[in-house]
Amino acid sequence: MTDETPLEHERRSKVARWRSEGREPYPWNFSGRVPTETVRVRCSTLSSGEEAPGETARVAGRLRALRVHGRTAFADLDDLSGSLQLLLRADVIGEEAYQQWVADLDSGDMIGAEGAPALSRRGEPSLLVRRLELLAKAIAPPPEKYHGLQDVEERLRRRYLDLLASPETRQRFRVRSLLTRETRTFFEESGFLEVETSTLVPVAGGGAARPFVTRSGYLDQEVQLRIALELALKRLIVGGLERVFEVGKCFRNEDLDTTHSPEFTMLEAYWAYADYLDMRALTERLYARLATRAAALLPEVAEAQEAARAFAGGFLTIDFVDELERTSGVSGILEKTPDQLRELARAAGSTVPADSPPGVFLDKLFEHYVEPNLTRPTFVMDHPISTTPLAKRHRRLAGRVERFEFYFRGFELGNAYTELTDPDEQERRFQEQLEARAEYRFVYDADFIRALRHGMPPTAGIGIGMDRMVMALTGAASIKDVILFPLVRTS
RNA sequence: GGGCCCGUAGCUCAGUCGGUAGAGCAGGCGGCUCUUAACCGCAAGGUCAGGGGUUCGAAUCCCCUCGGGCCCGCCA
Repeated sequence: MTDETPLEHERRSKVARWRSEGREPYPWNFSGRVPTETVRVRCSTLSSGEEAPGETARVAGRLRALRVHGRTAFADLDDLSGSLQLLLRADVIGEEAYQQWVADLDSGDMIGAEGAPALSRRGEPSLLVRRLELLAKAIAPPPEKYHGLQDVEERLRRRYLDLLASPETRQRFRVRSLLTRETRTFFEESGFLEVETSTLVPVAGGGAARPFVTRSGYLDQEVQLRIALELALKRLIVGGLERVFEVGKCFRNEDLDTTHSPEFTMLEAYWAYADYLDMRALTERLYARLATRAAALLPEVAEAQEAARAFAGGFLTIDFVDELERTSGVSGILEKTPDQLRELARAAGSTVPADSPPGVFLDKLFEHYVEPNLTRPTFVMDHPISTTPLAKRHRRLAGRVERFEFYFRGFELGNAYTELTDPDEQERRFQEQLEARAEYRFVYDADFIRALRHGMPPTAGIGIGMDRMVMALTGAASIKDVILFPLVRTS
């Protein structure tokens, strides 16, 4: 180990000493442990300086701090349930054992302890230790104990350090897990079947993003990583599965910013015989439930509490065209020619290519004039048809589709529509996209058209970005804060 | 892709006008039986991201490279 620091050298020599004494610094198990929380609860009925007579508890975790006062020492032990003070006394564990432990323990070590629940004289819940066990020697030291790991790059590249130093990070990812489970439960209770479709596909469709491209050696042909779940799940609706949902990774070969990650988790659900208004009602119930759950799990996080209040109050509903015309001061937006829309988009600061399809300009205008203001939960309804090639035309409003997107805190959380089920119209819409600029092309999926020709029932579909959902409900500022190992350049 | 900012000990950070590297934590040694960012004393710890330049002298000024952050653009 030529790159070993003096500090690591010191800790390694402790490992060597343990081995030479016939003790194992990396043992195999530690049985019978309870969460430190159990001991804390037990201590709540003791008075200061009192120990629970004749009781024994075993706890295990990471040593965060060690405060040695001659023949008494205080150690802080962290486990997933929280933290507990260990009380080490020479007169309890014996002078020799005491001196050895005090000399051998370092912050970061994994240890197990057995002893009696006790309250220190200062009233701190503690375990008066009778036996200690080293469960793993930490050669490398943990991050600084008070400030923790501040360097953003290190937090992302070495998430284990972020997790072990920051209870907030641990809690955020536990909440993510629980919200994902809650979402699954919600859709299952609503009669949806969870499925898993393929991540590797011949051609990635269902959106307008650049895919990751790789190769199958077995097939000797190019394969792509999916960018959406849509076309696969709609085939399942054609096949008669009626209500399906999938939670899975999608991949888009684009830049990373605070709300976009090249690898992200998408939920999509398809509901046969329903329309987008049914789906809107379902969405409202889902978010009210999730926000309540997140707020209960994060009582001290102001953003989580705000989100719960906001979603409990229901969504605002606005019309895409009305709102855009109101905020931009431009009327008759649907009657504008592509050239006029391009000029309006340019005036609003967009630099998208001039030969983009008109729907792109409308999206840009909306993003510029409306999106930043959508801080409360808001449904945006009934988009212009040119923005949305996979949605069914509106049953009443000319030039529109039956679609809603929903927003919170100024960013999009999801997107839903009454699905386009007419195979010939779908074919025409794909064709229109094909005529547009190459990089905005929807993939022409001929087999998907063929599936529609067999008859797809009226269906509502929705896509929800799970990472953004967790951001919105936990108050995370960046999508990287809710992805355990976001893609970063290798150093 | 454009603009701005950042990179100093394992970690958290100072470093003035260009004058030859500082503190706290962690670790070592010594002291201490109720601390909780424990405390007190002593000693140790550096490729100042990397490379080049200016200069008698560069952590400091200039250029390039690498990595990161924020904003904008792009990607529904």
